[in-house]
Amino acid sequence: MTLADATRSQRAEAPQDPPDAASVRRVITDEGGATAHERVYKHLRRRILHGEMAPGDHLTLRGVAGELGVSMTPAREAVRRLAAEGALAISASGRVSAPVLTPQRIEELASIRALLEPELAARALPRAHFSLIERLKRMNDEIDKHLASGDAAAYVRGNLEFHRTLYLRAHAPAMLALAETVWLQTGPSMRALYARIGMGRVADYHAKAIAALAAGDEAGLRLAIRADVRQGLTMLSNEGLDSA
Amino acid sequence: MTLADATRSQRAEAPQDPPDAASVRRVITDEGGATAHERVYKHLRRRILHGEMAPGDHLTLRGVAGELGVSMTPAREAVRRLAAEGALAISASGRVSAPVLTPQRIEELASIRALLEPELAARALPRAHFSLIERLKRMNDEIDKHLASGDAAAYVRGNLEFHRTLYLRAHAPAMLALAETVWLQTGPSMRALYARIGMGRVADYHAKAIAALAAGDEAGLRLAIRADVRQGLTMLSNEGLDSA
DNA sequence: ATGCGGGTAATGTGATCACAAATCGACACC
DNA sequence: GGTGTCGATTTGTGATCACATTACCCGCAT
Repeated sequence: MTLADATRSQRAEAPQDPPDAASVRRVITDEGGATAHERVYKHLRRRILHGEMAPGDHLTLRGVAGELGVSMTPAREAVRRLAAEGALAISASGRVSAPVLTPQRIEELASIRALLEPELAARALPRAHFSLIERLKRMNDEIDKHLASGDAAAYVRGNLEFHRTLYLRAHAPAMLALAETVWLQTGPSMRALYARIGMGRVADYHAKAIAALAAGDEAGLRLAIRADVRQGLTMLSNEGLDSA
Repeated sequence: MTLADATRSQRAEAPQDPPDAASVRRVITDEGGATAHERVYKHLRRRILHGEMAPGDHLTLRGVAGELGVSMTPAREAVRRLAAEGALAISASGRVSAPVLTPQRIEELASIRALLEPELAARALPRAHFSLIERLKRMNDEIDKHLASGDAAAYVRGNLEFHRTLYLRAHAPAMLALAETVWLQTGPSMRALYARIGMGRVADYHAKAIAALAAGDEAGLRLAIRADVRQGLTMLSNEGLDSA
């Protein structure tokens, strides 16, 4: 629902000159999809999730408002919402920035993922039809391609999409939302990691997971997912130190 | 940090008549503690957490704004934040209400608690000094008193405080925040449950948890917490059906 | 050269207003 | 009597504005 694949809606760059008119709103919302604050929210969320924002980067309300062609009010709501989810940090003075994660925090987030995601995968297992497994295989091939070509952004994006596609079958929206919250928090740091050290050899736990999925092996699936999750984040906590 | 015990700050009932003045803000924030939207947030959060709001209850922006003596802007931010945490539901037309949980959703939330909270307890275990255990014992005695006197609101409040006090020692803020998010979602339904069926016999898993804590028995602690968490929510999913 | 201070620009906060949609009511009509 | 419809009020949304505060930057003095 959130990870709108397809085309990543190009920034509208709306002309936006209505100091007088108010009926423009309808047009705007029709174009974007929903309310203004939701457009802003999704835009920022995607940027954070895909790592298009480095840890510590600052954001101004007037900046995001102007960028999306809306006023400060919906911009503030979107920023606050992201902050509530841990995707953005607000200093005591109100400045917003992408959070810089301490090693302890990274370990914690990894543990949370290691708790939630195997459970999500296990719940998806009995509902995993053949077509889903095929789709996951194709996705994993795509990921490998990005990995080979060194496209970090595409790799991160594909990886998230892979996990999300699998977990959607679990029919556990609250649990999935929690997992996505964690992804959101690690987004900026993950991207910074891959961009810095490149992504040399990452063990293909996705393949293991797919095999376990096809075999109906719940224990194996849980292990594969746990290993996959742990790998990404321990890499981060090891290498993330020298950047501070 | 959020569960401000002590006196539950009496609603200020601020006179609030500044159609002209703007310097009043400073006074207001000094009184409440922080910014306006945070005061509203904490106020609503406490109401939800303690079950002072029934599932399905509606909330209007102007209503909460007037109640707290602020304008609509901070009221909206607070409501949106709660909605982002799942504590409030927003319909397609924008109406906000306390969420009504389906049995599936309750099972899901129980599973999340059963995943997160034993882990939090286990992490608190090695750091649990004698004084903490003593404090938990006193808290549990308080809870038993509320249980005997049939004070559902105080029981819910004490129960949350007990868990929170223990988990704080885990030094895992992100994990704790996730757990609190779940509590927030179950708040209205929990209270409605206790108010409806009374709280007859609830097994004292808290005592078991305290004993395991004192003995340094991690496995026992995990089991006790899991059982405690499961008990509360399965009761809810069993009894919650006839209310719909 | 570096540390410090002052002033200006930028930023977050919150109030107010205008507007569109939705909700609820009454009233008329079948 | 039930039902549909029209109207008024309520409600959320978003834009704009005023203000306090903070951050940034330039210049000065040591």
